[in-house]
Amino acid sequence: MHSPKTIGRLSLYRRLLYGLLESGTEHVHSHRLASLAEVMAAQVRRDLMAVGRAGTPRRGYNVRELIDGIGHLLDAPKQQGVALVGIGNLGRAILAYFPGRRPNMEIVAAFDVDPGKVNRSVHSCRCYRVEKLEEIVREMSIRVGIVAVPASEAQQIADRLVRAGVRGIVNFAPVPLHVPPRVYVDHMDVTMSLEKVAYFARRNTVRKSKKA
Amino acid sequence: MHSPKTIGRLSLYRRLLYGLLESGTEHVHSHRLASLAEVMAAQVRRDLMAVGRAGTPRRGYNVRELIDGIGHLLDAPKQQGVALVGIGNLGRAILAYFPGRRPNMEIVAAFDVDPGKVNRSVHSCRCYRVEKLEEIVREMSIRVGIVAVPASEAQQIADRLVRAGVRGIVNFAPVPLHVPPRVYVDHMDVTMSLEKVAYFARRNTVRKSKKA
DNA sequence: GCCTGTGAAGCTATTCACAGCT
DNA sequence: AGCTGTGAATAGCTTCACAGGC
Repeated sequence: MHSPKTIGRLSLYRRLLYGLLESGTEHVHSHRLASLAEVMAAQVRRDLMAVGRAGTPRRGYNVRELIDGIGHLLDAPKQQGVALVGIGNLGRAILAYFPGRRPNMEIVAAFDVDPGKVNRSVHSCRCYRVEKLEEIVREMSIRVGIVAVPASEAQQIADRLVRAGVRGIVNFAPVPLHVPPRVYVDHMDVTMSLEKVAYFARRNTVRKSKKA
Repeated sequence: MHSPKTIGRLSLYRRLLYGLLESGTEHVHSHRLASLAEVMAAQVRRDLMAVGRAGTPRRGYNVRELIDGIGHLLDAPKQQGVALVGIGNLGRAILAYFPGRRPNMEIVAAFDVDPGKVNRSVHSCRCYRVEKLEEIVREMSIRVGIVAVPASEAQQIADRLVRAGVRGIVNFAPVPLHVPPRVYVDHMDVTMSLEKVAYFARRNTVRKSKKA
């Protein structure tokens, strides 16, 4: 129904709206939100059409209402568990950042091969041996996985996540994952990002930056 | 001249080509590379037009030649230094991953506020107090920065990087950065990615996954 | 026959521009 | 006057489809 780009920006708008809420702002115009998000005002309005909450001319959008509206679209109706595979530096960074930050979404299980890392809690998330992956993912009805393992392991871990019922994967490994079309993958490719940035840092391109 | 998407994919193709090279493959067809990269063959051919190396029908592209061609386009003519700001879990993950991986690009300086982390080397990269950021970035003519600090610090760090002459930034903080148009920013937004994936994991969308 | 390179078509996403409202 | 919501225009990107070559 909605495009990944729109969904992504809505996620961003919501975070910015929380910031406004904290600073006591009750209403916001598309222009203000646009400048915070570094997009055009028309883009914001277009994206917000997906939310279905109307803004009023003169005062703009009610911040609280918009947050709720975006939540209604983005958040799972009930608690949605996420599995993290790979508890290296990257995995730990993710575990440290997320707890309590998203409504109805939580990293409920982490997996690693290293026996020294399992059977304890890291940032209040239980860690298991990777051998138990299928069993626990199935038991907990987990639908979302985060792959934070080395390139050499990534495809095999993805296969196992998919077999266990996962329908979406955030992939931090520097290789593309091959999955059935029902599974949605977002590849967070740090190498690609860095090479891209290095390339455009060399040209004096007056691009609007930011774009894909 | 070339679009960020094309440049990003070329970076990916090159990594895949290195893999082929190691496994002794000398020539590759656009279809093979496409399936490895999870894109269409026509996309690969279109992207490779930017490289200017011709493939031959029958045998396809010479792997070695293609790698060189992509390098010619992507790599800096001479050593290009990168500055990393923030030596938390994420910063360390990046420092652990990159050394020696990209031709003519190296993380040459890392910065942190924590006095316990500075004046030593992490993965053979010198760590400095963040107060020295401008001085060292200028001295080393660094043009690319990686922001791996908390949201609250990110904009201020970006400002300082830009003031010191940086022309491209990879931003891992969960907030958009406001920079002059000459500076290229790529926002690696983990929160956005996770919310997007969670959203599409819930729908049975038969999207081709992968897209933005 | 089956490949590459590429004009042209088709799509998707963004931006313009303005009617309608307050 | 200045905002939102949105059809219409534009820009950007991907895919088709085929000429040309081995």
